[in-house]
Amino acid sequence: MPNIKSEFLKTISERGFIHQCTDMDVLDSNANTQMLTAYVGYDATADSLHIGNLVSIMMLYWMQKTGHQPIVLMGGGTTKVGDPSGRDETRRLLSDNQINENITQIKKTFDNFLDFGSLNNKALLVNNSDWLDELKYIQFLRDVGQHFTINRMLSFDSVKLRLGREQPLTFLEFNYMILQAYDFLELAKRYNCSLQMGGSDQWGNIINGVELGRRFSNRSLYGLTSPLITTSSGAKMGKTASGAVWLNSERFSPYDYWQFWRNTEDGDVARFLKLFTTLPMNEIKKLEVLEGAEINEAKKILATQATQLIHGVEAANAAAQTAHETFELDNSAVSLPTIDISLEDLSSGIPVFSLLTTSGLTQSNSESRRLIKGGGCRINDSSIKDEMTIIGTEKLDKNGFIKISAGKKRHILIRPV
RNA sequence: GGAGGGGUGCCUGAGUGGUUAAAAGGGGCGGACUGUAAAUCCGUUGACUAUGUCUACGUUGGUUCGAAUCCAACCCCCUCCA
Repeated sequence: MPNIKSEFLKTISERGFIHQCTDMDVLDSNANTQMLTAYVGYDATADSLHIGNLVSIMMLYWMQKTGHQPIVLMGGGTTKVGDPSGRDETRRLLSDNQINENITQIKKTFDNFLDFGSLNNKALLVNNSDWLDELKYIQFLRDVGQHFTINRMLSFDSVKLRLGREQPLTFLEFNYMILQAYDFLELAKRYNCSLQMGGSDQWGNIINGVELGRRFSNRSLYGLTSPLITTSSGAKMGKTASGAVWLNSERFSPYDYWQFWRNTEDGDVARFLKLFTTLPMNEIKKLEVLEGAEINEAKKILATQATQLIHGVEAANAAAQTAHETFELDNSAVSLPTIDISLEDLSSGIPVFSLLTTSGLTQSNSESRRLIKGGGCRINDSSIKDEMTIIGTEKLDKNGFIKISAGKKRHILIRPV
């Protein structure tokens, strides 16, 4: 990527966001001379986005930061169809109510990242159900359908892979790429949007939009994709014990989120600092050189910065503080997650295994018993060997809590009420 | 429509009448080692009112002292043919 002139492309390029681009040179010179409008689409299949969406969110962030206009496209319409990309099975169809509810939840995430205020490059949030819901079938087929050949559609990975594995692909899903292409056209008309960004799995869908723009209205549209982010050990990023790493704080607490980044593998720290924080490059360069135990400092910065972007400074610092108290000062931090139990029950004594289960640290009593037998359970930091140990009020510490731990990283405070 | 193959635990995948809650691997969890990392090693991985009981091998019935394993019907998937 030699001689990039525009600040936007220079920034996302050096930070490792670029995988493929339909026309880097033209896009660069456009970005250098005018305000671009670009969009990323998100389907509302759950009530929160997850880490996998974060790369594209960051691209929108840098868009706005470098003076361009980002559009968040909520796929209220396309969610009703279901993107077949990268899946062997048809997506479960969601009701309209669920979709709308999901959109409401997802919107919250973007409030932290983008400025929807009064800037002249203020971010926009639009919903493609605004135009998809009212499409007239025959009219749409004639206007848009004639620009797609089945031959070409069959050649796209999202379709080819599914068919290649002899998995069924419904006609409904088959239409997804056309609708996404149409979205691009619609955004180009309505907002003069000329760039669509997304993950590398969206490449096929994106170039369909680019081509439709050219064929339908002779518009020059561009596409830019980001690489699929994996960890250095090759695993797909964003999977933890409890499933996906969600951006919504109700699904995944800021503390857990902070911990997720804190536990980044050594080999990923520099790359993740570039992708998932907004620290200037020269600061990242300083952190990059840290090795051995010192790299932990870089991991803490990564965790706090990344958490701050999504959950705000306050929550990020609180998470950092809790982690500091829990792991470094080794005393019971009052900011750990707390659950209430009845004082009455505690007074009469509760077996540890039962307490573990009610605390939510384990899924079942059996799992609790196993954990205890395996030596993974501690009460107030002292190991419990016998699953039948009865916990009563004598275990309350000076602050009136009992700290119960499953393994070294998961702790909960129990408070009698 | 015809012929054949198959549906097993979170996933892949063995098992073809009896210590089979079901081999092996992956993943998860815990322990050791560390730096809250990676790699490695060890343990564990259905539930419960727990040395016992219950639920589980597509669904529903049947044969049998006893079935994931045999039989029947049904549902779903795949391969070949039309």
